Amino acid sequence: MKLDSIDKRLIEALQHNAETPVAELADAVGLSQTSCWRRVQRLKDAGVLRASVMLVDRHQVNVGVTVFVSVRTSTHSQDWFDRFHAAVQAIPEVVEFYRMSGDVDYLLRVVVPDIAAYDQVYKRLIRDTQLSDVSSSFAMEELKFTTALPLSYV
Amino acid sequence: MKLDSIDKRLIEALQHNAETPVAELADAVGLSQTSCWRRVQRLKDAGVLRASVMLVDRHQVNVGVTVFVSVRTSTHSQDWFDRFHAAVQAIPEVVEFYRMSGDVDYLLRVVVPDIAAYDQVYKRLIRDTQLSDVSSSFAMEELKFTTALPLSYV
DNA sequence: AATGAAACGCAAAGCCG
DNA sequence: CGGCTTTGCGTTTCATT
Repeated sequence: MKLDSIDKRLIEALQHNAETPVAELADAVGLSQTSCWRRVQRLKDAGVLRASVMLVDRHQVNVGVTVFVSVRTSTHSQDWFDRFHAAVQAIPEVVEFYRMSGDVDYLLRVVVPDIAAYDQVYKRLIRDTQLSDVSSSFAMEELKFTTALPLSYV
Repeated sequence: MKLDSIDKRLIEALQHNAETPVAELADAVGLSQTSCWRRVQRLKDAGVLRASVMLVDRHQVNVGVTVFVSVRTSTHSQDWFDRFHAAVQAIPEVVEFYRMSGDVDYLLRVVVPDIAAYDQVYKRLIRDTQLSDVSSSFAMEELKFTTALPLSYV
């Protein structure tokens, strides 16, 4: 889908605050409320705006600890991957999961309350998927986290 | 703030879909519309529900490539850190930024259209902060990404 | 055909029992 | 704390260019 500079400004606003009233968006971009609303609708329909979600405070729901898990594997069969993929999808503590290039094969971001809870997740992971080479790095501090993507490349 | 099982279910619903009508939430948890609305309000005021945002399709805004950047540093002065922190905050391509334990000092997640664009960000990073030991890993595939935190620990 | 203005209906927010 | 009222916003329709 082709996005012009007005679309860009709408996306920019909405990816920071999904509750921005259409009226406010409208006069920010200098459009009537109706045509502005139609644009937003178009962006939703096209799937550019994928979803509207509420972000939850990590600490208040007791998952203050972030762990990055690097996985190296020797078995690269489709069958193994399918099971691995399904197992990881089913673990709610895993919030991000990537297949990597380079010497690490997979990278996971896991959120848990503490080290003990991480150990549970870790054990579940290696039990469900027969992983061997797994290494964990703990984040001491979250310095930046945003769901807002840069729009300079559209 | 203390969260009971009803709060949990409200958070669960809203962190998947922020547009869920209060009426729908209400009869999902078996509460009147009014008291349900009050609960949601309470959760917002307490900051448990931090923000309502729209998630944008990475590919449609031309940032399909994810790079993890590991930074090792020798200078650990407060002054250097402040400049580093400010520099990274100012780069919109950096969507996550953690201070780590272990042999990597900082970990960044960067989103860009392609390798060439990543090189620009990389150069900006080392120029602005005099970094020396930087290593980049490219994600080949995003297998899971969710903003929904596990609520099993509340 | 595209845009804006104005009416409609629904859901959210305030009030009172 | 639950039901009712009102207000304001999102949505639709219609007129206008």
